[in-house]
Amino acid sequence: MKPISPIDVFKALSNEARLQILEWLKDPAAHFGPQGGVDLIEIGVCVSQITAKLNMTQSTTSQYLSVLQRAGLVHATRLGKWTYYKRDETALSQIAAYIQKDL
Amino acid sequence: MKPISPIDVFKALSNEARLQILEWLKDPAAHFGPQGGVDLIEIGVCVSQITAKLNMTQSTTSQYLSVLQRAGLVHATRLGKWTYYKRDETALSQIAAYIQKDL
DNA sequence: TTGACATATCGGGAAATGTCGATATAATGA
DNA sequence: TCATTATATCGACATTTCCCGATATGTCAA
Repeated sequence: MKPISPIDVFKALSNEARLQILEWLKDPAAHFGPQGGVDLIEIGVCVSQITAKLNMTQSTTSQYLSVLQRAGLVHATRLGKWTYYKRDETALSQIAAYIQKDL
Repeated sequence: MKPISPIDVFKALSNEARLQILEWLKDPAAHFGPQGGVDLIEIGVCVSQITAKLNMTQSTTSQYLSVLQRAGLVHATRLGKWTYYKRDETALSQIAAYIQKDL
């Protein structure tokens, strides 16, 4: 577990599209269609589906997911051709706790 | 009460110096000297004291305090020549709540 | 009023970020 | 092996942010 940098987290959260992605990923079943046999909740949502909902290019979506990942807010799992992204609830809790306690 | 924009709050928090200021203001008595008759806790800390601790110019300090204020994170009180800044604990709680509940 | 001090604002150059299209890489199946 | 599909990365340009010095504004004291 690398320690999380609040600054990096806040930077990652300072963008409408990235915040949107995190909100969608909070309840994937409510926002994304099924993906042949891969559990949205357990594994995550693939980049194509996120790209389709965001009104941006695949390139941008992929980069934003990287930013979220570097901040520790999501976790990626590669299965075959697809990469599935899922929220890291622990990191989200940690940052809320940081604001409440340390900040 | 204008509603707070999480994005603006996160942008305000995306900077080391501004985060530092907020941390100092959490316990002003621990970080700043007395200021002739003005209560650090009740009223806040004046810009000069913050400038002195921050390793930046008065201009930058003033602008950073404005950013924090526009985000709703601090509140300013002018008394004579001085402007005293104090944290808005409600806003801080709100943003922590936002992360926990909505995000 | 004038001078001195505290703070705010303006203008700017350098660095970071937003976002794209083009291309590279990885994995699959024919 | 090759074509196809999913994702990642690169290069670029426009916009924003960082942080400064210079200057303006506000306030008090003499």
